[in-house]
Amino acid sequence: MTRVLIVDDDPGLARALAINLRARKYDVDVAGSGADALKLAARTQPDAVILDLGLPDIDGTEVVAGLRGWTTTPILVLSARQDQADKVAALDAGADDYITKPFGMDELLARLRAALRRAARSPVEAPLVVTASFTIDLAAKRVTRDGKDIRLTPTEWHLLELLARSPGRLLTQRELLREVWGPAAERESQYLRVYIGTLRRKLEPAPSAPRHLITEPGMGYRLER
Amino acid sequence: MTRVLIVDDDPGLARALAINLRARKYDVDVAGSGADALKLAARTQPDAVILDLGLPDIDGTEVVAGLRGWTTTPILVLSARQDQADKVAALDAGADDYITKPFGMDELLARLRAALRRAARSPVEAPLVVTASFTIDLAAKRVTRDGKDIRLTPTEWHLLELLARSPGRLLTQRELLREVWGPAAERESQYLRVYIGTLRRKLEPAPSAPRHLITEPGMGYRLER
DNA sequence: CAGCGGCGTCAAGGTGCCGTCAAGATCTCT
DNA sequence: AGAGATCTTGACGGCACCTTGACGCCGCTG
Repeated sequence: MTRVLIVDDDPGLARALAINLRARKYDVDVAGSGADALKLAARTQPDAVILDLGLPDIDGTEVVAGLRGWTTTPILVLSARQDQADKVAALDAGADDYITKPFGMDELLARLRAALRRAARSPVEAPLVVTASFTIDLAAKRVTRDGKDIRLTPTEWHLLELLARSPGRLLTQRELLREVWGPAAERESQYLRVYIGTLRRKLEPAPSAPRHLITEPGMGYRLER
Repeated sequence: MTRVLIVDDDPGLARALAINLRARKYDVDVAGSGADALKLAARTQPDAVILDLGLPDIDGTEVVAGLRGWTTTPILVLSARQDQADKVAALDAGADDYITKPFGMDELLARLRAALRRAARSPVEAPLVVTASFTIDLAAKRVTRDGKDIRLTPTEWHLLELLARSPGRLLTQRELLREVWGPAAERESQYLRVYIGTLRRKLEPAPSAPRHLITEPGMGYRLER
């Protein structure tokens, strides 16, 4: 199912859009402010964003720029302003389309289809987790440090992959052990100590003073960017 | 240099567009009719097409469809018609944007930049994978080494093709086995060992110290450029 | 201050994976 | 139908990886 994030502070318009999109089998999330939009987008990973420029908190182009910092998902901007300068600013900030109100629903849907079609052609971009010391390419299953490949054993990779899938989040020892070694090994925290150790030696600039593979004593581990 | 094809039967507008684009360092070709446009596009391989819908010979959406038959280059449609149905038709035929006249030059340029930006993210269809030791032509199904053809058996080719489709990416044993030998053979990693071995003997300068067909122990294989 | 639990490190042993070879089975093309 | 190429399968040596035990350090707690 295609997931669309609607960002609009006008509840009426947002609802109308949502109803229309849901009727066409899109998954719809709605955010009422720029801050909400950025948070929701990170969580829901939308396939497209429909963004009304007239937001109460953050300037619309700021939202575009904020999204573009980490995602290439298509952004369709809605605006009441006809001014060319606004359009240029939004488009150059990274928006894919700019639609002036009032607009027809059919046109919006067609433009959404066009944007999704284009996006579908580009490959899923490499999910890269970049830290100050090393880079993890989850799709290629590859870790580089100073431009050079770091070889990881399957278990090392599996463990690192889990941490990298939720950067910044604390993963408990139980979670990690269950994922990597299976439910039977939930108490074998020694495994974790050994493998976190080898990962630190391979990845950390100063393995004895880790900056990225952080221990939360008594709890678990966390990958800090 | 970015190459843009302008399709417009109004010489005045075409000239104005061409001048503006050339001033911004685009390479510009101009076609005055739909037939010309299709011919020129094939010859010049434009990075984007600006297409006026009001053509004398062919209907504009036909031109869009004709282009879309063989290229994914961005198409920006210009039209005097405000009608939603026209926009929907053109967009669904494969156009990337629809701009109604009169329009501002700045807006057009911004929309062109947006379209080019997105297109740049899709990879150029590269049927050639070149390594330091050999070259794989995916379209022609050929491998050459030092200018000479290397004969591969069907299975060898199938396996190499998979690796070459995502150069640098680690493909797991399961993925490779499933693709080449079918889901029933997902555990037959012996097949892989044998065939990777023959590929190395045929392609690697030093088969016992492979530089390109890399084993990631316990995980899979990777084609390194 | 002593005891304890959690953590990090190291090293050794065993085992499972990988590369290689070769022979038999099967397929393909003439 | 036959020859040659290709695929499958088994055996085996070597090596990298996983597991496991031992030990020291640190911080917390009584």
